[in-house]
Amino acid sequence: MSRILLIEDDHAVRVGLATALGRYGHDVVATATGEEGLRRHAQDAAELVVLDLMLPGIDGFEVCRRIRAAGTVPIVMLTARGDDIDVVSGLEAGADDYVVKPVEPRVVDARIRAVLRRAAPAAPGRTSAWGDLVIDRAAMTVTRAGRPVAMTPTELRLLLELSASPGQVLSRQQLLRTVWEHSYLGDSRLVDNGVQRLRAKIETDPSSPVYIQTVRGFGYRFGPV
Amino acid sequence: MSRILLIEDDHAVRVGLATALGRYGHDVVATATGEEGLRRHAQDAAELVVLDLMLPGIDGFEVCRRIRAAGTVPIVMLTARGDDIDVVSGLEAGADDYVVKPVEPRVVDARIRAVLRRAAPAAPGRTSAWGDLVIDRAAMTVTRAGRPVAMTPTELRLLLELSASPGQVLSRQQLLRTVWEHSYLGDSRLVDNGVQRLRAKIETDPSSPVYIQTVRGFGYRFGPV
DNA sequence: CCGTTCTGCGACACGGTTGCGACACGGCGA
DNA sequence: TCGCCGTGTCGCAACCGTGTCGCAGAACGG
Repeated sequence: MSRILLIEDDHAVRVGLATALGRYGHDVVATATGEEGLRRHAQDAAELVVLDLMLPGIDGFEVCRRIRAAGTVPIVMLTARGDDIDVVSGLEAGADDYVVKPVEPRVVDARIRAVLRRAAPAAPGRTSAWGDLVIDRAAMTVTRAGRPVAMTPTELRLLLELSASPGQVLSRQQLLRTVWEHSYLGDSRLVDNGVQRLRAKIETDPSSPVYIQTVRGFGYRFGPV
Repeated sequence: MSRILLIEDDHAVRVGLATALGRYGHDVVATATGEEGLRRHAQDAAELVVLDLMLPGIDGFEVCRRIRAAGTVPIVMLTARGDDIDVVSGLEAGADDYVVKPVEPRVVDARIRAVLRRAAPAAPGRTSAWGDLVIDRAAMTVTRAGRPVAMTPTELRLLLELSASPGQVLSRQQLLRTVWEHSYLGDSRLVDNGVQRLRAKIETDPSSPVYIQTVRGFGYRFGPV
């Protein structure tokens, strides 16, 4: 069901839990130390981490914090029986749930499913990608080749408007109305200027634009070539 | 990282994208037709579906609708270049995101991660952790670097509201409605002020905030850029 | 090939938006 | 009743965004 990283130093527990979770349909990678676990996680992040607190070397809290710092992967902790100090500290370190030892694979599996279920839904916003240009309408961010592009409000509105009708020519008047909310009828260099500023940010070579094409006499058209 | 179902009839694209996504750490199941994809999805639901629009037999729209009807799995669509009809219809059929062909594996991977990241948190789980900031929704407590942060009711509501939609921009109006339960339409500095007070408590350096970003002209955004 | 029109682009100053400190009001507890 | 804490409001200052202007160069038509 899910790719799980298990970090547990006790050999018997590690092997037993790993095989059991495997039988429950999970894809388990098991490591014996925090260092090894962090390394594995860094190169191929799991969807959920099952983490023992008592570890040689880097202890569970530290591992937890580091994984938390790196992303939002859910973490299920394994703690010694009834040790509520562990529990509190664990939750503070960013664990999502904990299971008290001795572990019952069935219980761990139930917790894992519960945590994953909790983490599952929520409505994602809508983003779009054009070539290496990514527009995230929910976060109001634009990235090019993986790098974030700082956008001003007007530039962003203009880009959103253009990209909402890809391949279609939008006249200056249309853009003026929708982006600037002006109802000018006379000519204005506003749109030209806006497009120029936008190009300067998203085009590799503004003199031969890839994303925003000039259609002489009519307006502008968005669309990767 | 995640179990992904890829539905794409073009052999070259399918194989290329599948192997590339595999290298990026995803667990890819690839099918050539909508029927096959739906069958696979029914017997073992993926965490995310990458779906081509142009398919023989059942087309992408229909597949999209059926997957949507069956659950809340995020869907990333692959559409022909600049075909805005595709894009609009795709979003209407329930796609969360779309990428314009020709596809760049890196871009598709980025989109997948973005969609999953957005889909992941926000659930009303007990605690959520962002860097060294831990928000416990059950206990209504906030700790930073292990130390409890004293919060006033309004500040806490604001923080909960913002952190409930991480990575998403929330407008002042939205926040005014949800946090203050006002239905102002005129402008008000209430939200600005609330954010400022909140930042003073949770940000190390309020002048360069880490958790709550100002998105000029749009509102505020919680979480990673 | 030349002239006209349209567009790209840099410069600059104005205005809006935001951050931030200060203050006043009101509710709750002592 | 008094005092404190939380919160709404106001005003100021700074910064950033943006509208405007002018010129040069490209594109297009004759």
